[in-house]
Amino acid sequence: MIKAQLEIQPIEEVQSLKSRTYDALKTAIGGMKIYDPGVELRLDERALSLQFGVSRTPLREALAQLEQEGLVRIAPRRGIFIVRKTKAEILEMITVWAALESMAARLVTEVATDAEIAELHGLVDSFDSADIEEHMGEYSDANIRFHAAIVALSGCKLIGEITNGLFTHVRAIRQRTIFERDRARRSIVDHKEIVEALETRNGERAERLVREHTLKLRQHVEQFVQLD
Amino acid sequence: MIKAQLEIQPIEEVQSLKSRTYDALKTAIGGMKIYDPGVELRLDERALSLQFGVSRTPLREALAQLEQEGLVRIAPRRGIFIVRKTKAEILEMITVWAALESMAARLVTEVATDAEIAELHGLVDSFDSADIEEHMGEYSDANIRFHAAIVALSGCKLIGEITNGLFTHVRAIRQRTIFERDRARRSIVDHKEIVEALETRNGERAERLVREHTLKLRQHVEQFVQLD
DNA sequence: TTTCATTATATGGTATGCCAGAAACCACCG
DNA sequence: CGGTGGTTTCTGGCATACCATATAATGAAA
Repeated sequence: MIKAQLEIQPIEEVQSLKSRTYDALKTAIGGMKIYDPGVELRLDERALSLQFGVSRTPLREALAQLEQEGLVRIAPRRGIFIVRKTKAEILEMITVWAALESMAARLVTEVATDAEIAELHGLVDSFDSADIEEHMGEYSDANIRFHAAIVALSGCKLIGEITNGLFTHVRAIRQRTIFERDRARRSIVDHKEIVEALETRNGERAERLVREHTLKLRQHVEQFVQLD
Repeated sequence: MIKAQLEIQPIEEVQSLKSRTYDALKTAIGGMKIYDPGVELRLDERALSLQFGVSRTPLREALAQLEQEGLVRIAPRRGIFIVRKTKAEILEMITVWAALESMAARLVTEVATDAEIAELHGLVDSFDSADIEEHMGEYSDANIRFHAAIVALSGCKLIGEITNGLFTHVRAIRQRTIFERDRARRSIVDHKEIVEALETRNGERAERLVREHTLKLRQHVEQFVQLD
């Protein structure tokens, strides 16, 4: 008997306007260069409700969530403003990131399989310190994926959620970060060391390397990024 | 000319109904024994709006924020439910806590003054391992304040915000945690060691001690707390 | 008696309108 | 010309009404 397997796919769960508006707003804000001078940070409820084609109610609920998340600030009867993080706040975020990702690295040495760890090579080995300059974009992407992979392999979803939230904010200053060739080169070296520590199941060392690696970024941002 | 200085004080800023409702809901949920069996986890919008004396609009905005924070889950057209964290999620929270507080300890050794560190003694020394049994309540409070103090002295506000958020959730299972005399005794020993590491500005050691101390709690919860 | 279809109801989702406070505008007066 | 008081307007806060769907209730058929 031929099994005409029916291709079942979850019923298209039409999300509420609130959550769709939330996503749309978050994406829109993420795409703005909010740290460029002269950018309009104010959001107009009524204008937004027209642009999104929804009423103010679900829009306001979405805004309330974004406020809770720290992306916007709602000043009663004054306006709704996209939040520009101060440099100090960005540095704190990187500090928290260092704490979480180093813990993640420790967890990786405890719970990940050899095969999983081996896959990290793909995100590191392909970059030769020689032609880094020409592949800055690719490197930047792979860099992000490398860190995300460590968090994922740790198996701790909460760490993933929090670092994702932080990334939303830190990403906004990405364009203002000077990517020196030299820093990229050293970064790759760090990554290779980290992979090695993970492979040898050296939790202490992996934790320390990841922490120091991220704190280097912190140091770099503190020194070279101008925000306020 | 006599200056009759007018005593100016900031006008009492009446908060919005949304934020007051948010606070009230959060407090109310925090006061519920949500992990006891048979507790009603469903929230009725209309009933709540009557109880709080506000319309559904600000109430729903408050609920949207609580949803973002993970305290409630809003199931479209199904209902609004207080979230019971699974044991696995609680363990993840403690893991994150360990990561953040150990980083905080490291920061304390770098930025806190001797005087500030010295104040930690007040939260530790007063407890003698002899009469611990009779002062379990006080110890429990001082325990919380000790950990909060380390976070505060680190100067990293973000760590404080996140750990506070975690505490909101973990507090709910507090009543289900068995406080053995022995664990409390060992905990005090740990605390004294931590203070000593902070005083000697031994960042590596302070970080490790705090991490291990919190991971002991994780281990204990994993072993003795039944939730699901 | 059981089951299934139909209907009623309850509950969250959304739209809309009005209100209050803040800011912008303007006219009047010194 | 500048400042002050009043007025208008703009904007978010809140209440209410209606809508859509999930669930419960009901009744008819097997």
